Amino acid sequence: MKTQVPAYLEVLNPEQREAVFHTGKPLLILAGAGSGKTRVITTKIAWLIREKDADPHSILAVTFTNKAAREMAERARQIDERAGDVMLRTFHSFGAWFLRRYGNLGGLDPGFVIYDDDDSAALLATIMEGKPRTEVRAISHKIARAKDFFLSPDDPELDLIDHRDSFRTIYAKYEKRLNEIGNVDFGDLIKMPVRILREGGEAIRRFKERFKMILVDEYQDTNIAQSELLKELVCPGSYLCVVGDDDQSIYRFRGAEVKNILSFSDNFGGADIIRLERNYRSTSLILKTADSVVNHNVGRLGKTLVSEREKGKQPVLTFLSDQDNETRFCAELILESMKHSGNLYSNWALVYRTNAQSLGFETEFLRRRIPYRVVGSLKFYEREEVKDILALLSFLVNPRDEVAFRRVANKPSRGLGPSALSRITEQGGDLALAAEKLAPDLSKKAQTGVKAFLKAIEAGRAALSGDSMPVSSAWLRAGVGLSGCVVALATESGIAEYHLSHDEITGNQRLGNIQEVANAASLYPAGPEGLLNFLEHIELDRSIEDSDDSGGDKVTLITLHNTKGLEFRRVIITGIEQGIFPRDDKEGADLEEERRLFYVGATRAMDELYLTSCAYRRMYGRTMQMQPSIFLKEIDQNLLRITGKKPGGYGPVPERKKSGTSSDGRWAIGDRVYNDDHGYGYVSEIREDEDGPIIRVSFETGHQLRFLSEHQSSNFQKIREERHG
DNA sequence: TAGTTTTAAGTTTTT
DNA sequence: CTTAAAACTA
Repeated sequence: MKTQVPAYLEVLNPEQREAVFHTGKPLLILAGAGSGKTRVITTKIAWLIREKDADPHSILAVTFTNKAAREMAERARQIDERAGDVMLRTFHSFGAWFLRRYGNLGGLDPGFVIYDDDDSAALLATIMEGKPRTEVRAISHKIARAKDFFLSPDDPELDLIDHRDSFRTIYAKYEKRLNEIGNVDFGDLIKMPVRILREGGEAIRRFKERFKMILVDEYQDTNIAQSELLKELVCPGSYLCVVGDDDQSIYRFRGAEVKNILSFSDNFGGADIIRLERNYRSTSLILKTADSVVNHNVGRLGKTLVSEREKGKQPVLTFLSDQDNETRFCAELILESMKHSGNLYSNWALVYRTNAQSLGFETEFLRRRIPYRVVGSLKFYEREEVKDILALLSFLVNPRDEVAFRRVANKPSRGLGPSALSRITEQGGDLALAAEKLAPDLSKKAQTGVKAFLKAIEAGRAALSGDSMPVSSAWLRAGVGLSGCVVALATESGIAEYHLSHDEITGNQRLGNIQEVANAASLYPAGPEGLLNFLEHIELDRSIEDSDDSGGDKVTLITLHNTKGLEFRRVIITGIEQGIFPRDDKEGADLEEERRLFYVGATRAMDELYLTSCAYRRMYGRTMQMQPSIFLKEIDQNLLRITGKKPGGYGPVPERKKSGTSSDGRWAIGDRVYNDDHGYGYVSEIREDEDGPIIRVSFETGHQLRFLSEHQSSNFQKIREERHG
């Protein structure tokens, strides 16, 4: 009798196999980039079902993005069909699922709607009435952060986020209002389940027995609240396996704690650790390039990632004069490669730090007829008209939703001014009822406005329950499912007609966008449950690439953050300039995160890696002089092939001379300086370069400016230091 | 008060 | 160069 290893296990290397077969104690898999961690997780799921007779329903797998979840489910199913019954979700999507079932134990109505960051800020604005928008946003951000760290308004540690009492008060008010409305924000999707799981009860006790095996991907990007959630889900007898790579932690700004990896063993009672250090994706020169940058980080576990592939082509670093040349260079690079037979556009990824950078590439690619797709940044669901329709839908689900009500009650204008709106929302509860009750007390104009709004809501409700005839207007088509409801709301509210007339003048496609929402809604069954699912799907997963983006041979335009978990044969990382990547306000731990971001981006490349850096770049409509990114200097020069004109700020030696006075005798550190554009400041740094001394001035406004002593000294007047008494 | 014009301000990264 | 807030007019 043969003890043959099944094919799906045979493809694994010894470490991967060890990770798959591991049972018992909690397991931490430290998996470097391209070391096959997805394969390990999917195989492990299948193995648990096949060889360990695990019930698929007792397995929970958590990923970082919905896309990753879909991919993982697909790959696991390919090994074993039964893997389709595994619960495979993001943390947030799991939280939403949990709250729909058990939220009532925490006083939450199951018909809640999820607020995105904009909605949260809008609610906060009603609490912080009169405060400038930026301040409201800042507080809103801090509240989100507090929830990431699992901090309540009364937690002493809240001081770490904002020590002011006023912050506590506002946070508490915000929580109270959100609770009254009966909706949740992103943070609540994690925080509330933890609370409910802790408070227990019979139903919870039974629920806790469900998941015997829990697997977590991208563990380095989990936050404190998510770690707490895991602690509640893991109970005696259940098995926990997490996979992560400290070098790929890039969501610190969102509350991610790399420390979760370091303290994993302490948190979960003595864990085993398995390292996956063989990289199958990138050629060794690419890997070395990526590694040489992240190696400059101090706070890292450190690992030796070895390429299983050949040396490969040298990564190419190209210096360009400006961003127009950058877009041209990239376009030509891609087109050139297409001359060779068998090449595909989809082998290429064009990567940048900020979404705004995609624009230039898009116009150039359109002009040159290079097919492309932009990942993320599709701000479709953030457009005004789309959010309006979604607000109307949300209001149908939850008529207590003050944010939705304020957004659409007077849209298009129907005489409901701020005062009337406030009087209605002050009533609380069902705002449709409140409006109806209060109407007689309002001005004549406002009364008709209320009537018009309620009529639209009524039409929406009718369409939702299927009591009405299928709606169809001259401007919008209603098909099946929920689309009738969308069309009913859009036409009856007057929003459709409003945009119809405006689109004709402005040439916008707003009505078309509303039709898109209707189309998307047609995939969901009419009725309250379908509507809830539709709204939840939009809030939690805004990638709408399933529709028409997946097919076709296209170049991928994508931010560095979004590349996580993906791989491409050829990658161009663009805009590697000081101020862009990294941003110049980054230092310490934040700078280290930027380095990891470079590491993530570079390790996406399988065969070829290109890096570009511009000497000038247009920002805010102004052309700015740029310095090459510090990261470029951190790469071992021997690894790269460098083309284009090397700028002065780029030299083979990372260390550069710094001195107290400039060699031309014009400037000294500490000199007080006046500049017409930025006011007063002082000389904070002097560097000697090929083109002469470079002076850095820090202004009182916080701005910093660098200039060449030889050419631009006349713009900076030296002020004699005046000392008082 | 609704809709326009003028002015200022501002850009990470995302579930 | 875009977008949001403030100021302004009908």
